[in-house]
Amino acid sequence: MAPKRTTVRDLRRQNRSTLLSTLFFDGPLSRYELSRLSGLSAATVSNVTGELVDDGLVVEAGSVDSDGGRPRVLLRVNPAFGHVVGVDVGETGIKVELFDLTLTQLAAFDHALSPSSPAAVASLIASAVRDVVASAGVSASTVLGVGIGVPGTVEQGATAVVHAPTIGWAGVRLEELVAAASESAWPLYVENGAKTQGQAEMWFGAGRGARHVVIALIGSGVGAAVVTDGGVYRGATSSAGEWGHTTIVYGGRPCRCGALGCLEAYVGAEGILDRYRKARGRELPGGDEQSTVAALIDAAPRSKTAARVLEETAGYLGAGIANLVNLFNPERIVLGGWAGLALGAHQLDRIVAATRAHALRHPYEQISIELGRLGPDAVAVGAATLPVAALLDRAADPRKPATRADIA
Amino acid sequence: MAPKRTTVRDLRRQNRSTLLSTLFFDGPLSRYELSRLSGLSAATVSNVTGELVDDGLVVEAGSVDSDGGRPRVLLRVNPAFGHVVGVDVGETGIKVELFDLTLTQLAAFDHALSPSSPAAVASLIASAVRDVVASAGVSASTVLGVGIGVPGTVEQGATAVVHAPTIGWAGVRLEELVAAASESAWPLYVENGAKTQGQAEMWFGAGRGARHVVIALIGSGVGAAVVTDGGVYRGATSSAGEWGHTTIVYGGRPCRCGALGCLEAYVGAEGILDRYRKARGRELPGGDEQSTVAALIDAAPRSKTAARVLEETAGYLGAGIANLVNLFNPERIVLGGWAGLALGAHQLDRIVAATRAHALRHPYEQISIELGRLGPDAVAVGAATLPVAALLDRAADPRKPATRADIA
DNA sequence: AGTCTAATTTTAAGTCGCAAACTAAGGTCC
DNA sequence: GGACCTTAGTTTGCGACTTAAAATTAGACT
Repeated sequence: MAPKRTTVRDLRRQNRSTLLSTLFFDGPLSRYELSRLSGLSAATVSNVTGELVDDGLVVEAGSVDSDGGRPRVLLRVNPAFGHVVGVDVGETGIKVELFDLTLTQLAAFDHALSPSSPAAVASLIASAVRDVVASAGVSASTVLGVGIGVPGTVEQGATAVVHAPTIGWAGVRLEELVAAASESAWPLYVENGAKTQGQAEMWFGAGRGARHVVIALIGSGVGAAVVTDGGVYRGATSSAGEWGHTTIVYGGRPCRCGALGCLEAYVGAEGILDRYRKARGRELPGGDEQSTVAALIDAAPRSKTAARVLEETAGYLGAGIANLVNLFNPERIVLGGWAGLALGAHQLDRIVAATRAHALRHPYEQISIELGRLGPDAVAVGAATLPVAALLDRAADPRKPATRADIA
Repeated sequence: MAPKRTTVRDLRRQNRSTLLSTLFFDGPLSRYELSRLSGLSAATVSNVTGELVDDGLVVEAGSVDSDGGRPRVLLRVNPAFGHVVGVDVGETGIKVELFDLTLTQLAAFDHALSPSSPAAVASLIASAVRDVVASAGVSASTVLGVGIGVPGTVEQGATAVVHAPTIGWAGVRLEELVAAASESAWPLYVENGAKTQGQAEMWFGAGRGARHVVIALIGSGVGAAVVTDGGVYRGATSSAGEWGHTTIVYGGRPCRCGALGCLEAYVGAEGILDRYRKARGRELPGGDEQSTVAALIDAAPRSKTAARVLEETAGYLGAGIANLVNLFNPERIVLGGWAGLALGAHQLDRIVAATRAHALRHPYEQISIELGRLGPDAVAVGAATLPVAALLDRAADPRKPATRADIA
């Protein structure tokens, strides 16, 4: 309730966190470079990194010449300090992946999943996590946490509450369910899948180095992860970024959300195919959405109708992106999601042109539009990112470090 | 370039700032209450407030019983510590207002202004500021700073750069021009007028107490000030929040920005009147926009056409607001601007209903939609807010306190 | 006057980051 | 091969902070 802005020696924690994060993101660095990058004095860097090495979080990694003098000793985050697990709860299955601390994948499991109760999903998650850890021969005690990406909005609070209409979840406390289904007391982190995928692009993909980015994700659904000032923007109740249900054609096509003219009804896979179907005047050949969209794109060079549908799609999408540009004024737009990548691969110029036509000149000139680099399946890595982020943030083992800061 | 995260005794500045801000916003408080609110120990509060009192920033303000023991001494910000000036540069004139530190208005001047060169405006601002200070009998040396709200985007940097197409400004360095035209070296703060008005609503109006708010402003133009986590959101180059030029009807009415289907083309004053004109099939009676819109609203109970135009307007506006709700997930929407207030006074229910129809259920349930409380002319107070914010932020006199922190 | 209660101030630690002095580890040069 | 130079990283001494605990107000009550 109160601003709760205490400050004592959390200053030290701050600096530990800054240094550890710098090491994590900017590769092996010498103490000297750390000092320059962080603005901290060499003395403090030496002192703090000493602690980090003692704690096992950081290890030395060779040395490098410094023209003329004592060589610099490189430091880096210790990949073996611990492991993290990322879970991607999708509409048709779950993926569970195990990583070391630097997010190198060590093992992965996929499970098909017919629509089932939250409790069933939770127990599947718990056992799959156990399995993936065991299969990699990793001791359970080294797992620092489990991140879970879900296809719906996640209200963060004392315990995360998931609302995911597409899989029939309403007010599900996934954390509690998973905790109940598993013996180990690993810290759990639940987050919207689009946001975890966005964070993955920020850490390892097309978002690297930028502080204001919108990751636009187009698949069956349409969503966006908005990164402002380096962090994923959540809004008051963590449901920010619902770009897909933004009105782009007032009074237009009905959307599965119940409203008219949502962007998703035009550029979501279903919307694209439905428009194609209507333009052709006859049914499309069977197959799943993904291959049908691929077929549509393939057909474009031969079929006027297909080309027109794609062209219109690029127009709508450009207008939708322009709205993001005007409202958020990012420096970069990353287009992702399986449909987004497919469209982008063939239509990026058109999409950019449409964006330009709809955006204001000034903010438009700031942006670059790029394709995502991690492919359409980065939800699990992104989820695994969550426990790592927690570690970097506190710069201390996330398992059981109840300091007085927790009272907040 | 580097994260530049140093930390030494800026911790003290932090705490000074926290305490001063708390006193500013939460009225007179005792040291005891300050300690509770800030989380700082009583000792520190005593120590820091002692300094603040010595510096003249804070004064004692009576005392209040505490059941049984020593009475609590109330502290508050000293309104007489200094003065601030707010300038509203509009399309047709400028307003200059003088306030004490608690933003009580002491004097105000209006100047009509035909479109003129940036340099001419700057020199008018400089002389008007001088005049308003003199007319209130205030010593120029007590002026802590001058905030200037302008009708265009402001790129913040070493020196602010203003782009304001509606008054023909492109790349204007207003700060430098005003500084050159005035003898006094008051700190200048330039910001977009919508953002200053938004900040005014946050500090004193309908936004108080909330941390995630969108202030939707509708006048001749349409804009929004987005407040995230308590601060005005600027984006990468400070042009965020250009809600008016967001596409709401793909391929729709042409907008003065050159694009088609912008929200502003539907709910901006000109857009409303133009639609009304077309619906009637004949010209509207003369008069300025503001009175013509008022006439339209007056006519609604009698005229089917007028009623329909307003109804449609509420629909478009609701959809536009729903887009803000879906993307930003605020806890509150404040509707302001002269046209926004006029529409809101008569159509709020309809606007809310349209918002509900277009927004997702979950984020919609979080919000309340309210009318602005400061009237349509809060740009100047909002601008005056800027030097005060700077004062609260550093908790030290903003005139010439070049500490080493400035190197950042 | 004496006693109580609760708000502030003082006092006595314990932390922290930094500047300066110092040590380590190579390379150069005669 | 040893004196000397250069740059990296450590140690030391200091000033600045916050806090817990003890001491000191200030009224109210008896």
